[in-house]
Amino acid sequence: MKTARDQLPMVLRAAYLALHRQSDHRFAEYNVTADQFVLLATLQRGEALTQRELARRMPSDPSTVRAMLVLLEKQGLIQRKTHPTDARARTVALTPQGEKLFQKLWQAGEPIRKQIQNSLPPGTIQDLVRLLQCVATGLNTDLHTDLETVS
Amino acid sequence: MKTARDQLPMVLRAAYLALHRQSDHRFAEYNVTADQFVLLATLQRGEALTQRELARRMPSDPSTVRAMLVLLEKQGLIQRKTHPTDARARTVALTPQGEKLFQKLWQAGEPIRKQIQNSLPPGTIQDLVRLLQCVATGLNTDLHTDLETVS
DNA sequence: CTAACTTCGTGCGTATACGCATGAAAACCG
DNA sequence: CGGTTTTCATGCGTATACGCACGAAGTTAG
Repeated sequence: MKTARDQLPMVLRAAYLALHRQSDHRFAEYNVTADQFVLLATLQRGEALTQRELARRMPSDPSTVRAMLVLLEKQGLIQRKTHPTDARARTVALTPQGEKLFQKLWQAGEPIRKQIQNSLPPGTIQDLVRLLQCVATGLNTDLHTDLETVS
Repeated sequence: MKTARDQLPMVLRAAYLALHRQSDHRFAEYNVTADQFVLLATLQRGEALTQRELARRMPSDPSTVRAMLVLLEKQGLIQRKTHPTDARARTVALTPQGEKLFQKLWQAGEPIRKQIQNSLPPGTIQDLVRLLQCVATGLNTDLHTDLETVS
């Protein structure tokens, strides 16, 4: 018999994919994918980042981030420059066009956020965020723990 | 200022990707990916399914499921047959080898399930499952609603 | 009965996820 | 100071996600 613990991975996957599909659908008219939105949102939150820092914050794989940056730079939404002090690195920042589009995308995402809220019992969205943060932290920590144990 | 509602999509993404990475890592020694495990688990839950039904239950895109089935059939873990009554369809079922491997994978996934449980406050895992189900259901429903509105 | 519509699996193209490998630059350590 | 290790971005290969298109088969409606 399936316990809640056994069900969780599949349910988490289902929820995430549903969100992803909805977002892709919503952002398609702006020629932006859900994950590109995530990248833009991460950049919008502060000053220029190195690609590695950007990948850490999303969090995504650096190879994937690189591929996405190539696309977004081509669209004129982000710009990469050589790093001021580290010749190995490049900085990434939103262009004015990218900033402008982000604002539109944020608005476009509002119905989704509202829909999620409406699908949940009142007052539980904070609980859900907190619990998901625990899961994300708990699962990300273990990779490091394994490495530490081995070394 | 970011409210819980605004944070939820990113946190959901982070939690899901962390789970996905962990699972991929755990199942790699069996030459199975996290998503292939999802497919095997879906099949293991009952009798043979058509590809469409399998895609609906995972839930995944039919094209993706097809590609995955090609790989898994090649590995001898699943078998596809012509449907007994519908010439358009094929049925998919686990092979004895696939069933056997699934049992091993289920065991291999135990530390992850335990880790998730340990990362959460005691007694909250059921809440999390329930809330995620709401999100998944609420987001999947809307696609249909949009279509109904349009037509 | 037949045309129109729906469903099935397949395949293509594009985007993303990630491991692995590489060369260059930076940091570390004796 | 110089050898070693780490970090950076890049690129390749494989897997997955999904929209779109297509031909074949099944269903529906007049």
